[in-house]
Amino acid sequence: MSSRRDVLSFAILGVLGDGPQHGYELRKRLTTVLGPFRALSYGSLYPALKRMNATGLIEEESLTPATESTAPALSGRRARIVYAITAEGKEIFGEWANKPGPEAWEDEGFAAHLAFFSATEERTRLRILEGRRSRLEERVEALRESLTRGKERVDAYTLQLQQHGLEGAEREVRWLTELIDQEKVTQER
Amino acid sequence: MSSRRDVLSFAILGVLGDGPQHGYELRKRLTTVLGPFRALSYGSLYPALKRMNATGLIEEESLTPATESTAPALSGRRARIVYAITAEGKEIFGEWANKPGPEAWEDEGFAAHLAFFSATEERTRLRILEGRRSRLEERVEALRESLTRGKERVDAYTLQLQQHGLEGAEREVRWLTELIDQEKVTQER
DNA sequence: TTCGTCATGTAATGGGTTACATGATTAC
DNA sequence: GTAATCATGTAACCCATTACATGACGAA
Repeated sequence: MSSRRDVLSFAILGVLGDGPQHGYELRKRLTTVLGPFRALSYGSLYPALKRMNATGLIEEESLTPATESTAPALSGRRARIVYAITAEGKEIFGEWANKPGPEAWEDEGFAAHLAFFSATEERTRLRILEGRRSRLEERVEALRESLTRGKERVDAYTLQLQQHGLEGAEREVRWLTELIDQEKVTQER
Repeated sequence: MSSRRDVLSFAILGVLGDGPQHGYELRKRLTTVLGPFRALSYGSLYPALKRMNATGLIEEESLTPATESTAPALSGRRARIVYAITAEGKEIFGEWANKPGPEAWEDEGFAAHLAFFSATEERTRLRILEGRRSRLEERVEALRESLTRGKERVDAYTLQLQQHGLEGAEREVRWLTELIDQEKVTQER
């Protein structure tokens, strides 16, 4: 129900929520937003836009993108295809943002959710953050286990790699705890 | 010249360097070794073993795996197929370990190299570690740029995500520097 | 004039996960 | 008895990257 492809769709919908955009620009935004969690090639973006247009989540517009009102509108360059989110698209996006499934605790899904947290209700935000933290606490536990109770002796380098991985996961948990605390303070007001 | 598939092959050769193994056990080792950089399903492992057997990098053995000499040999359980590294496999592995290509700076490739550093010559170790550090320094630079010179204002959550990502990359660089220093001290003796 | 960026798109290629199939054994 | 682990393997399914195709504009 929430494939890799779906996450991409939601991310696109999220960006289009700020105004119509064309593929090339969309890709830059998505790269910023999904960052290191998800690379994005044109070979997957353009087909995604076609699909979503066909399904009615987005629609083609002939307008100049909102963010470029200052720039020389389509100054001679190749024609752009500008997409806008539809009413249906907004609904689907809202559902995704506010009724998160298990994908919200995974690396990629979590990053996508966080990127569009402004579209998520306060209570749901907390649920997502806490779910993500639980997931990472499990990872920490697993790594600790394999480091202490690990029977197979590994060489010094592998050990350092594992140790480093563990510290990274612990750091992740601390970060999430900070976010959760911040969120609680905000919500108490 | 070094696809995702190749990295898997090298990792398998690396583990088999410690003695013959069968697929099921191999998977556990590889999961420990490649850890979070690379998940491994049977659907990719078993075919890989077949391929490598066909190419002559490994060969089937009917022996009980070395590490299980104490266990009741094949105690009624389903027959295992034990694979051992061949002379050719050893040569290919040695080449990979000591003549690293650009894949050695990438996430997955680096993890694989580090996992089998004991098979790598001292000078080459330093080259790999330094190459990896350079790669990460580039990442740090890129993240810093997008955080300071970033024109598009992002919301607070995205900002914190990016900030967190930057700190993670910086931490990575520090870790590598430690490893490099250690390595230099070791080599000076 | 040449290189970088803008801009869209398709085809070839490669490769991974999940689900399914099968069946024994061990621990609770 | 029943759940977990051992153990191998295949097929269906899904999907992404890279290379290629095309073409214009702006800057050096």
